[in-house]
Amino acid sequence: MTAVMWFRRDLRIEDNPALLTASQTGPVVPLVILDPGLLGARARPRDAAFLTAVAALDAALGGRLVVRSGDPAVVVPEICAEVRAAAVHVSVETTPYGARRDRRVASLLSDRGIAWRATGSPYAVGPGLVRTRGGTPFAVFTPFARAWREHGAPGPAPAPARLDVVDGLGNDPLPAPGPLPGSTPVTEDAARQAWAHFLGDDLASYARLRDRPDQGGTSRLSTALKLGTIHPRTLLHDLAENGLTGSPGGERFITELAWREFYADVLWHNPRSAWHDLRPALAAMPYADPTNDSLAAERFSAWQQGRTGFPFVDAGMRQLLTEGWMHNRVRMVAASFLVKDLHIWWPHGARHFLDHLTDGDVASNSHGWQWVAGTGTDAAPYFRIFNPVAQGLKFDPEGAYVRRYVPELAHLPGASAHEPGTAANGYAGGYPPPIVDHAAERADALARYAAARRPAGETAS
DNA sequence: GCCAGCTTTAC
DNA sequence: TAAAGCTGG
Repeated sequence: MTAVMWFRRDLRIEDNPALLTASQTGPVVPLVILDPGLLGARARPRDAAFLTAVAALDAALGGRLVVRSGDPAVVVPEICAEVRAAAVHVSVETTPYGARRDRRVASLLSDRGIAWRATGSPYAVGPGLVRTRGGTPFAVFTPFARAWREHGAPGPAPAPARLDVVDGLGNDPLPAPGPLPGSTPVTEDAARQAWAHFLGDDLASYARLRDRPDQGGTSRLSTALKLGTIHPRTLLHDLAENGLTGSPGGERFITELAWREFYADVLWHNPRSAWHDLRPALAAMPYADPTNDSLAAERFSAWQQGRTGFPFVDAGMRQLLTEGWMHNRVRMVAASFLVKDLHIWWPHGARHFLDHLTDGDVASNSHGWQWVAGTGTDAAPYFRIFNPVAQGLKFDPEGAYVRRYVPELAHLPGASAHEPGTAANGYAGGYPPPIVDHAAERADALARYAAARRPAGETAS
């Protein structure tokens, strides 16, 4: 019997349980759908990365990948009728849009007597599987991570013994991917190579250097993990296989994977948290609204363009625009600046990140933002506010990261690139002065939080 | 219901 | 060193 293998966030051949299962039932029709609901109207780096990964998958399948454009609820039943498929195989999708789409498609297939077979997920442990003793979802990372590790992950799926790919089906044109900025590995081959290189090289110093945006010691696998050109199960397996599980770098890397799994789990249990506060504690927070207030709009635009006058923030925002990627430390600082210094609600920033990151992933992105904003899972006191200059001095001590992305500061030596205001010629390159006073905005942020916490109707004392 | 402890800090 | 909140055992 012919089976359709519908690839979504698992654009790989190796360690792909859904593909393996499909291959064991007979001939396989590999399918990718260009869903207008997911591909942006504008050319986004994320879409370019997706199309690049699709083209590579097609090549790996000998040019026999079937690519169709349209609403999956139309396309999937159509192709099933065309090839007389008995089943559609997928990896489980747990994001709000994906889960809703899959329920709809599975139900349409069921009406036609076609089986829906979901095997595996984009995670080492499927969202929803790790629970507290009481059966409730975890709300704090550390206990989740402990339970997640105790749960354990299955080993990698073996390669299909025989993959009989159906030939000669019609294709919709695969759009040429837009230019892919930066050097993030995207395809299955590139991801495997980057991972092998990371294992043998930067992992050893990862625990020490992962927070240093000037050093580039991270794995750069976020985009490949997002697209499923590599699977976290493969990574965990390789770490163990190479005796690196207990090493400082290995442990730290596993923790980072656990964060990805944690946020997927949180989103699975709280689909609304993709674009709304997870916890209502700050529902009364008075934000500046860039859609409705010209000063907020101006500041939001300066933040987006990397022209806030805070070098570390601006370097990150420009790295985002030029490379479609930003170092994680700088994501936190730039996010904190938008929320705590400009008092703008986190979804505005999350949307901008998602529009420009090649690794843009709703679960990690939105919950990372909520962690910063104090509306998310982490109950740690929300009065922690990043100092954008101190963060720069600490994590880019030589100023190299700032000079790389902010040419107007390239003439400032060493750490002075972080403080153009203290150098006689600091603004000679045309760099803008700070758009706000951090100390004043910090105090304002604390006042706004205090106001949000006061019961309605009560006035300030 | 008690209480230890909380990725990423601040001054 | 503090700690304006909350989770998990």
